Amino acid sequence: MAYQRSALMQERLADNRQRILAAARQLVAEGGFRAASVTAVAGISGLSTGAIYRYFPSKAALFVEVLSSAVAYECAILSAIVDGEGSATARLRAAVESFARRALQGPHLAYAFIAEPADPEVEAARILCRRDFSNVFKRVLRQGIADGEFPKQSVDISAACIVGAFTEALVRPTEHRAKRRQDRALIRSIVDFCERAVTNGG
Amino acid sequence: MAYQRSALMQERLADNRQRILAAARQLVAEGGFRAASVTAVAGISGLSTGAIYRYFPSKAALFVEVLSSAVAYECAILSAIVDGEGSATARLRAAVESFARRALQGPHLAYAFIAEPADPEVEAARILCRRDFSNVFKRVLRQGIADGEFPKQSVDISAACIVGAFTEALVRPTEHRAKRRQDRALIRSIVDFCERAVTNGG
Amino acid sequence: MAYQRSALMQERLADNRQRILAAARQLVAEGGFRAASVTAVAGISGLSTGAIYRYFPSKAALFVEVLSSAVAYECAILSAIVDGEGSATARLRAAVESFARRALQGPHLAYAFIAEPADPEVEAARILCRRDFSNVFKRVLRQGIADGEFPKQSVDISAACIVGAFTEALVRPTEHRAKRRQDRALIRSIVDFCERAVTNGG
Amino acid sequence: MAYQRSALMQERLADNRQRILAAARQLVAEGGFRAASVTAVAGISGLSTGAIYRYFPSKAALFVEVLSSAVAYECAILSAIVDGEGSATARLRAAVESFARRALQGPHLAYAFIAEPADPEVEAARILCRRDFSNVFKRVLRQGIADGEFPKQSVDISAACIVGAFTEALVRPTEHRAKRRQDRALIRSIVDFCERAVTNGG
DNA sequence: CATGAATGAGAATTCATTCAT
DNA sequence: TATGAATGAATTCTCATTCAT
Repeated sequence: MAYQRSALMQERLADNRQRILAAARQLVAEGGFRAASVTAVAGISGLSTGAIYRYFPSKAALFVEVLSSAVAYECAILSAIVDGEGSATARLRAAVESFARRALQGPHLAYAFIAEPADPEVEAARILCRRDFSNVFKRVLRQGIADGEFPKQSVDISAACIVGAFTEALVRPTEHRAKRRQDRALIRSIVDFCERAVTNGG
Repeated sequence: MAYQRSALMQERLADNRQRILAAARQLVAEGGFRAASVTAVAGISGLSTGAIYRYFPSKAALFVEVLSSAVAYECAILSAIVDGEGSATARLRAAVESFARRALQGPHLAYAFIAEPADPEVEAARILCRRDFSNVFKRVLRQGIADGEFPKQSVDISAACIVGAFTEALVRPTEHRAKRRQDRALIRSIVDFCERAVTNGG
Repeated sequence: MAYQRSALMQERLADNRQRILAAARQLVAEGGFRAASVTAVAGISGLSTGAIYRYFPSKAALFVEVLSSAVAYECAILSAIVDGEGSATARLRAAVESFARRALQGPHLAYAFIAEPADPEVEAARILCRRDFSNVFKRVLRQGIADGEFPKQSVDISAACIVGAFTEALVRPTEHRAKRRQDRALIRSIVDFCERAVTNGG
Repeated sequence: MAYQRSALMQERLADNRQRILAAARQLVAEGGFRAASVTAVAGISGLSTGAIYRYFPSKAALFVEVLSSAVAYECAILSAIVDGEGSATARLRAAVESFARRALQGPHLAYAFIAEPADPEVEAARILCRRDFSNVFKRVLRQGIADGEFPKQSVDISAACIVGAFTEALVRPTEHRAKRRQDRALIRSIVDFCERAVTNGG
């Protein structure tokens, strides 16, 4: 019985933890770090502020995890594409398109990688996240270069530029909340831009 | 005599205004908007908090000016290059290189154009600033397309991507404060990336 | 157990709320709105400034409640008298006397209804409070006129004048903190004044 | 020559002093003590803040004089009426009417006697001013009682009540900025109220 | 374990007063 | 004498964190 309770307990605990993360994610997505106070997270997650501190040592730690879990999820998807079948060019295009599409559906999550967090600790995590993203792109760039598909280039810089290019291009539309049709064209343009940027004119 | 005093006065006032702006710029550059409290600005500028409010109606107004004056200065330089002589490709390369070089000298100022500030008013200014930047690039893109130097593409998106690409790539180095030698290579890589991105595919 | 705690909690919360209101009341009574800073209220109530904001959304809201709760209490007493038995004259006298007597015990609270507070929001509440007072007197005036006890007159103006007359007369004594004996005479004079003011010489 | 300059000087000084007082009066009249900052007074008077302190030792001293000069002016007018010809009743009516009429033209000056000033020194002056007013009314009350026109009563209290009654009644209309026609009726009602209040019961 | 009331340092802003010019 | 820039203490309000229940 003690065993069973313990199991149930752990399940509930894990549940609460996820609820807190989800609430924090939602708040950042909707209003940036500005809107994500501990009280607000507590309110949305249906727990108390005190409970937050049972699962996370500090507000900073919570939001570090918000960022890194979101980025881990995205990176997993991108990795699957990047490490899949097809030419380096095709995989790069698919990866950029995949990220851009999801970002346009919930535009403010991508935005979270841009918003300046209140806490230096979170800020450090944000920078690491961007690097995680670019690491995925580095892989496909390296392969493309090795295969002779892409010209020789700094994979570090190119990957960073790709991440910068599409986050910049994706943040803008938040302003003029446009239709699907425009989104398609936007995604297409970004994908084209990135392909051209890393491939030869030849 | 009254005339002279007035002249001296005006000089000192202009001086103070500049000192405040410089202090604010420095703080943002060193620690982001987070670190730029009115008290800190006052402390660094050598004035009192009250004095800040003689020169700027609000903290937000001060930082809006920090952003827009910096961007105006940069845009003027970029415009001179972009609207100058030479092929569209050459001018684009020169513009990107010029911006990147200066950004690497004061890396966190470029950062200010990326990080979302805490204040919505300043945030609005930041978005306008980025648009100002991309407008400069749009001009050279349009000309390059008209001249047949660049393939047909969305100048809106490409310009945004360029701005995103190099700001992203420029923010990174802040971490590993590197040597000049690396800076040269970094700049070269970014310029190459941007050129390829808009010229390839032809 | 959770139930009991909740009950105790609620009691303590209500208690704190009352303590804050009492502290605010006391400060206004002793030194006017001027002396009633949030810090002072916190100090006297034995709570922190932050706690004040758990119970009241703003300083203005707190003082609006200070005024309106005091006025609600007074109006209830006056209404009971005014809507009771006896001639209109007798009830008017009793009401004025009742108010004056209590006002002399805590003279500066009556003062709060006279002095314009610094905050426009509170000022609006103050005006409403005075109107609430005069509404009570309007009722007895209308009845007195209907019964032929009082001559025809503007009940609006007369009621306002009555409120003005006794608040003015009641504020004065604050200066020369007098004895009970004088208070009696003062009350008597005010009551007489008000009766004469609304009744015929016939 | 030195003599003449001195004379001109003194004139100009007196002029500045009056300008400052006028500016302060205007500000209080338009927006209460809240709106009457030293900077605002300086701006309207066409002088500098520093100059204010050449003519008045402190902000409080300035506003004490604003109040007492205004009250002196009003009291002079009322005194002329009260100490003039006619029955006590007629003079009382004329005095109340005169004050009420002028108060309705510049309603916010009467209002200055109600607004709580930021400074205790000014507050003390405000109370003295109200006493000055009631002293004028005391005179006519005493005469009326001596002549058998008014019943025996506390002249202190009755005078205070009269001042209270009409200031209260006069402040109200500020809200619904009414027409002359209504003003006439309002003045008439106040005058009647005050007459009845001191004459009835005989 | 969970709660959420309480804390208190810190933020932006205001304004009477002073003093170098 | 006049100016008005500068001061800096005071005010209101916020919010991450703690701890008694």
